[in-house]
Amino acid sequence: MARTRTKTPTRWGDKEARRKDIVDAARHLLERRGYQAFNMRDLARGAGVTVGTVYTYFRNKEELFAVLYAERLERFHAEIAPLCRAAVSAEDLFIEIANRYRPVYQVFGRELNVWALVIDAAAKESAPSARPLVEAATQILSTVHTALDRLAPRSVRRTDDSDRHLAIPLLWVTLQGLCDHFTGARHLLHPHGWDELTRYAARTLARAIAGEEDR
Amino acid sequence: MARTRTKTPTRWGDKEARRKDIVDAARHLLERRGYQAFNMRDLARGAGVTVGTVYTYFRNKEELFAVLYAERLERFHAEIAPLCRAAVSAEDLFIEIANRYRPVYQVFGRELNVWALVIDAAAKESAPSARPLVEAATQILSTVHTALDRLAPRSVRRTDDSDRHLAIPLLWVTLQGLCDHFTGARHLLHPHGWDELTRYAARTLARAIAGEEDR
DNA sequence: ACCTGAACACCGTTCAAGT
DNA sequence: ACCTGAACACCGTTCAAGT
Repeated sequence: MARTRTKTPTRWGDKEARRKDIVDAARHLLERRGYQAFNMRDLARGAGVTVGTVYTYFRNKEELFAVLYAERLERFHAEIAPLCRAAVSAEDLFIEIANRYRPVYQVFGRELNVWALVIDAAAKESAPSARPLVEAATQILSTVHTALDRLAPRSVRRTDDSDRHLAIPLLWVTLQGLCDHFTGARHLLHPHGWDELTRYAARTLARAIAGEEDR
Repeated sequence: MARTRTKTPTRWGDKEARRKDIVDAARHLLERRGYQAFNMRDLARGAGVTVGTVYTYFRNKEELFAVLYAERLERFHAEIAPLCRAAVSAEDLFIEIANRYRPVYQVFGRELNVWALVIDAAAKESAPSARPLVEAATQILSTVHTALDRLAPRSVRRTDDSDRHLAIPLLWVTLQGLCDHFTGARHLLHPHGWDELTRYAARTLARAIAGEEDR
């Protein structure tokens, strides 16, 4: 027992390993102790370097956070992709996605608004740190889109199919809202739980996507 | 012209006026320059006092923020109450509420998670600073609930009316999600705008509240 | 009794200096 | 060339000291 500190120290000048040390330490700190504890000094100590070094590998704290976020979104995508392929109803799929997105939101969604980076990436052509994030998100949206096309093919044929494309953003918005609602404390103002409200949201949204009957 | 600095200074020991000065300065700073610029030193200077004084009137920055937030929610309630009474459709009402909530969210919703205070207020019986906030939110929920009962009376008669109570939380969650989506930058990942998505959400939700037909 | 403001602990970030 | 760590600017918060 007591197998801590077994890692051989990264040797001087090994930039690749050094970078990995920093990212690993950052991930460990953020996921274990939350954004509140995510500070550059502890992070550097965890990686076995000093603060100055972290800044030679990452422009700032936000950029490092974005790396972790993108990485996590890729893992999230890996989790839901098989579910999207296997799903037999939009309603159940939404619930499964929601349950897997919640922990992602809890760690990454709350405190820092990384998506502000995306604005810069769109404006200036630089900001390469936002790229993986945008790509991961785009991939997730695409996978979900494909699944919904399969599960609710009826609405694809509608003449005015602009509404169809609104379904994904609405799903996204609702998911985000649900996570925020239950990660914060607002849900204490009513007696309903995560499972209950998520199921209700799923049913409502599934009907909107499949149906769009009259009116 | 140049009518600045006309206010007569609050006299020594006038606690009521002093408190008002602080709240006024805080509101001015937060609403004019955003949460990022909302710091205790500028705030104190704006109120014509030093930081120490602010801390004799408010326990901390969060408590002061909660006061402003509650105040703003009361104003929001005053704005939507007549709309709730006059509304002829749940769909249009949702849109009107959303358009009025968006600026509230922009100032108060993003950065600080004040609702964590509510947890404390529920746990310890103290935390009086959370009270006005909870009250304002409760009042808003109640007003909206009444309006929906009037606009969609059909579902009230349903045997299993537990779903009925889920409608309000879902509305709330969706509203929050919409505001977050468009206040941040995530919406740049798809081509749809606030009006378009809000209208689609309103239609979807209104149908869920009124209908709940088959299944 | 009310208010001041220097001081404290803690941030993210920089940069001259070390090896 | 890579890395260090003291230093800087700026936070929220406290508290002995002033009036």
